[in-house]
Amino acid sequence: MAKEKKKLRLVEPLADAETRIHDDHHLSVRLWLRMLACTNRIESVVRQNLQARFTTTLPRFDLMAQLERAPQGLRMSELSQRMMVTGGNVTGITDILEKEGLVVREVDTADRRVFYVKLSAEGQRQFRRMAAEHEQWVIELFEGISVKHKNQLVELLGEIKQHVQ
Amino acid sequence: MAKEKKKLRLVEPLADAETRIHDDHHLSVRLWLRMLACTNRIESVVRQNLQARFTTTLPRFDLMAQLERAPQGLRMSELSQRMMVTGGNVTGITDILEKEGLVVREVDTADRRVFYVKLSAEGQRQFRRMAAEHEQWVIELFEGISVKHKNQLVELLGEIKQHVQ
DNA sequence: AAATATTAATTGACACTTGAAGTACTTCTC
DNA sequence: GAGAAGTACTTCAAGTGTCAATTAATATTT
Repeated sequence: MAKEKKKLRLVEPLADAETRIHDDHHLSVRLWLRMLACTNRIESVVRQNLQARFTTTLPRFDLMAQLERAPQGLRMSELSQRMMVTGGNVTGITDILEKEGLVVREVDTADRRVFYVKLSAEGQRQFRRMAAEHEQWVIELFEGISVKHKNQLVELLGEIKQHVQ
Repeated sequence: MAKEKKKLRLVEPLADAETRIHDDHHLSVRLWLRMLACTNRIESVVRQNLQARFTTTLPRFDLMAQLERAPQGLRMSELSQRMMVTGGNVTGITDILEKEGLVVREVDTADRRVFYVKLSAEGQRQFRRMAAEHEQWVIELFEGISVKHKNQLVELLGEIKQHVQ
């Protein structure tokens, strides 16, 4: 840490500033790589579980999760915003789920450009089963991390989220 | 926080345990969603910048970053491990980078199944330029977050990383 | 009312990713 | 040293994702 305390007065402040900046840069990149590693790992576990247990995928689960919270249905464009993906992507995923009978497209009589996408009865049943297990997987992944640390993380990541958005 | 302190002795411990468990479950899912949101956002910025500034992509950048740290070259299988993606994926990305003249495949005379992938001279120049900017993007994204908080995050995420791996 | 602009969703081209199957080569074992 | 097992890489199909272009419907402007 403090390895070179004695230096010429004249250069010390600059040297320290540089060191601090350098460390900070390093720190930011380090933080980013660590976030990425954690997220990728967890995502990978969730994906594998979804595939193994329900022969489905994360984007499909995500779309259904959005619909579950909106029983009145959502437009394609609303899904696109909420899932933070492009419209073309939503079209594709909805096509698959519709083919599987888990969601339905309903036309809007007032505006014929619009579709309202809803969970079918089967889709609702299916989603509830998946959501319950999904929660369990996440809990197990974080098992052993103290509530205090989890709360700290939620707090700090909240700051990051605010900041980068 | 402490909203219902007075209760019948008999049921209190159970109720508290249930509440604690419930909150913890909620907390874990919340933490996971927040991690995901942060990571996705930052990744998206980096992707856009790579595309806009260098007409390239994150996987390509990632592969080149691995090679930069290994001047002697890496096998396809080593790249696969380090990048934590499948072998088929590495083949595809390497194909593109080779076509662009940024990496080369060199045969191993001792084991003819093996390729050693290296950065070309052009690839080295290109990567250095990209890396410098990439670091800057990350720093800017985290600008305004205190060093203390960054350190806390690195620490806590380290615990998560250990735990989920 | 006709021309223009905007909006909702789809389509097509390309890139990335996985998992499974295939090819070529090396090593192990009897 | 020949057959079996294992390793290194590629190929292929299916899904996910972006962007740009297109189609169809609605809104606005003149």
